[in-house]
Amino acid sequence: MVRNTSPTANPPAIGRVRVTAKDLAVRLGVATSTVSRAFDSGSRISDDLRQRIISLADEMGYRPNAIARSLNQQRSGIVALVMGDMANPFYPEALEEFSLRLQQAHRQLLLFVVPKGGEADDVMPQVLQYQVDAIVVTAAKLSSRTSELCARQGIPVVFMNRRVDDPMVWSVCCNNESMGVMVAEYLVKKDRKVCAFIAGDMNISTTVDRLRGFERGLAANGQKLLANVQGGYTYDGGFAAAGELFAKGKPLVDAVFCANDIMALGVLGYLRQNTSLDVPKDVAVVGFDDIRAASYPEYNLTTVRQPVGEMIDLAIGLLRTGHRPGSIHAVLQEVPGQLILRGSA
Amino acid sequence: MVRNTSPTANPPAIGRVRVTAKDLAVRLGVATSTVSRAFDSGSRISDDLRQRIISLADEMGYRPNAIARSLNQQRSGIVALVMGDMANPFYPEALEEFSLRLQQAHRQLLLFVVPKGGEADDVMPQVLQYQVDAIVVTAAKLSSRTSELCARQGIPVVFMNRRVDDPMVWSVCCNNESMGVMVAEYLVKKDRKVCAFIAGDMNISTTVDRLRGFERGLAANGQKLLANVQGGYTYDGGFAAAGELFAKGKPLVDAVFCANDIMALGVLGYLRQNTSLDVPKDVAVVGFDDIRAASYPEYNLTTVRQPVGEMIDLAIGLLRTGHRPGSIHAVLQEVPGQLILRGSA
DNA sequence: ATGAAAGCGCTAACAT
DNA sequence: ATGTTAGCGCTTTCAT
Repeated sequence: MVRNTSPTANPPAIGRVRVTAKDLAVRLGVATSTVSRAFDSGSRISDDLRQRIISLADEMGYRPNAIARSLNQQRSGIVALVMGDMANPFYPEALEEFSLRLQQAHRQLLLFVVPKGGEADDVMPQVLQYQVDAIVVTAAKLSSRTSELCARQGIPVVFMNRRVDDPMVWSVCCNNESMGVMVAEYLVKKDRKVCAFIAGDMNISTTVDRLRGFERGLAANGQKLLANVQGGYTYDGGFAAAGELFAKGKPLVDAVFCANDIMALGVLGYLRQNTSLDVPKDVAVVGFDDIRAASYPEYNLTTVRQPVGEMIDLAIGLLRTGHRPGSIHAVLQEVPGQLILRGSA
Repeated sequence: MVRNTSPTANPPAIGRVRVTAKDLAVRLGVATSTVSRAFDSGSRISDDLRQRIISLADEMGYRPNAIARSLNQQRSGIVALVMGDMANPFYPEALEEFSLRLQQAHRQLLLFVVPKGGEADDVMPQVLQYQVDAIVVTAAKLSSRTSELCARQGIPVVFMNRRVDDPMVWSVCCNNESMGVMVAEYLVKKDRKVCAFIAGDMNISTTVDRLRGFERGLAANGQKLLANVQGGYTYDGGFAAAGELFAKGKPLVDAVFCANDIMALGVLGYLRQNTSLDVPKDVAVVGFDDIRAASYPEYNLTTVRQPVGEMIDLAIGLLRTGHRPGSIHAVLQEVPGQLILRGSA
């Protein structure tokens, strides 16, 4: 009898030992339910027995199987995060924060990145199969059909940094419109006369809200937006948009408000590379998000900081209430942003 | 009898309908195993029946419960990614790639971010509880105790961008040392005479390997490394390190090789901000990774591109073999990097 | 405080 | 090709 040791064979059974509660129970002569109770702090079990179980568990390398528990309890402890546009540093930064806070809450983070040009709906079937306790979306939108599917399964959905017209889901946003107003007022006060806006995507609420506020703030001061050009939420898009704005022969813009920071960096890059305009003397540039690079000395970008930590806490809090969005009055929760003054405006 | 409708009550049962295979089976008068087979393409079932099952499933919003399947099959379809230092853009970029490729492979990504100053070991208990099929680590290190725990449970572990001395785990790296040599040769050929290195963390293999290659390449050309300063893998660290190197009165360095791009950006920021030295005329700067920002015109950084896609494919491939690391000869897999010439050197 | 037994939803072995 | 049955590992009544 020859053991199969060829390299294509499956790993041998030896070592593939998954210690179960039953193993512990047998060794200690107790019931599996008792083992289970030892790991549930709210359970009635004698301190002595619990100690013996815990220490044997440590010795044998036992941990309760979360998958089995999930099946039993109908809650997986997993929160899905559906994220688009990882190329915008704002999202990785938010992701990091999100992960840390979920770990503190003893929740797991199942990540889905929506490919460029893809829809969040595409990944939802996979998300739902894993019986996640909640879904946080920072990508584009969800079809109402999908959000109904979630609601039907009792899975709460929160949009972060997106305002959506769907009573089945929550939204957590920065007060985008108000911050738009604030930026306008700041620029006017700094004697800027000709303002432009660089939009991300006019189909996305954040861009629309920030623009609306900006225009309102300008109007309140007797100014009118000179131009609204598209930057597609990317560095290259911002760079190109600046090219449009500052092409020779164009009327001179002396302030640019960008719908996010990464486009603002593109604008600064363009100005330094292709013009002799001085920032902030000739042109003021303001961004939105306050990503890390905004504070690098070579950018030194004046921007609106989104309170990412608060937004995430709020989102996680909503998810933990167990409510359904429709059952609470304010489906949209707004958190105040903060204007961070640096050298670019 | 009054129904509790207070706002703190749990959501009503209505709508919390989780459709199960049994529901389908009853409605169609078939066995649950038949329903199961309809969703397994390799199963013997009549096309007709399969069609009826699938379409009823669509109608009722049924999807097989992945948690239940995981429990049954002893494989969860989940791959854990343990990631540190999300502040270095290299990792979010790799993460995005990783997520997309796992989705293509119909695997889920459970993400764990190791907090600054934390150890990968801290999150491992949580990882193991979820019966993940495999673990990919891009953070510091794993204690041998932890890697043994994984091995004992038959869970393969791959380190990405880390070379570790542990026969229980795989490593997938760029050929760091060779690329260090190549950078040295390039700089020498460009008539650089006084080279410095900015290290990330001398406890981490990538820094050590890149430095070793760099010194070897210099030595082969009769040069010696002037300085090795610490940059802690951060922008600020690179900025500060440049401060050390280019403080007044120091011997003049005319080339700096940084263990990663983000530190190189800090160096460029410092040079522009605090010196009148010209890049690349007075000082050449070379990075490592080729993060997105490296190609921004204001940085235009010459760097070594890591073949992230290939590295990930390799890692996923290793995990799919089902082998244990010890059972294969080359526990360390190296993928060739590529020197990307831009304006900074 | 502890044990016994049922069941979460699914798949795989066996039977037909 | 389809039905029956057992069981994945856990938690949770219900007994005691």
